[in-house]
Amino acid sequence: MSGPALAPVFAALADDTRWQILAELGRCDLSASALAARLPVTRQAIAKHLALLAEAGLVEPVRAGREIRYRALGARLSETARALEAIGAEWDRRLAAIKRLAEERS
Amino acid sequence: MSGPALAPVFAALADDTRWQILAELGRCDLSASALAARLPVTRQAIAKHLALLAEAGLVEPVRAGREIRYRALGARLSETARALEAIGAEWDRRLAAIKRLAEERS
DNA sequence: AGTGCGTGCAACTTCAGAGTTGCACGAGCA
DNA sequence: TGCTCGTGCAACTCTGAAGTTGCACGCACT
Repeated sequence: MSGPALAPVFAALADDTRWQILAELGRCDLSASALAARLPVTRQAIAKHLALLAEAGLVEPVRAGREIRYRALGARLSETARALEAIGAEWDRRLAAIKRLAEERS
Repeated sequence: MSGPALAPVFAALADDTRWQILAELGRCDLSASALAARLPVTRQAIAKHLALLAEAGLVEPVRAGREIRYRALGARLSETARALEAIGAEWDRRLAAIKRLAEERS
């Protein structure tokens, strides 16, 4: 298996609220309080999600004066995408082999 | 945007037992009972996971005599991978634009 | 026909995590 | 120098998901 563990990334991407957060951060860097103002959850909930996302390597904290803004990191997503692509291709390759065998038999 | 629609797929991929199931199905098609014999959980638990995976489009039921075998579908995985790649590229593109602005100002 | 294996449905327990409220701390602005 | 705004930590509730046991149904071989 490749270096970084994918499981935390999947767990992080499984929650809908975290996708909303990521969607906002995809437009511009925002602080936890700023995100709380745009989403229907409290700042503390946002903070927990941001900690989880940072742990998964999907966002990065950036100090801006006295507040802490968060930045969306595309690298981890691309990394995960490539891993998924490889696994999916492997499955389809097995399927293609089975189909080929079935046609040869007939 | 098909962004938030990805959440169910990742919810399906977030569980470790489901990854074990997918790993087994990646080798060959198996029924719920056969999977239960290879994994340390009961058949009913397996059945629930299979229903979830089928709902997410990651697995497909195939009738084989009186039993129902399940097949891993790589298409959904590739589809998800491409969506992730696109989103990640979008984020990095914005970052690159910001960096360019900072360099022009200096 | 009868029987067994595989499947499906339902109730129950357990536990992680999503969200809330409340309060305390501390760095930045006027 | 105050004082405000943003952040961090802790305890609590509550919903949903994972897993179990138990039982009933049905198709498929003998």
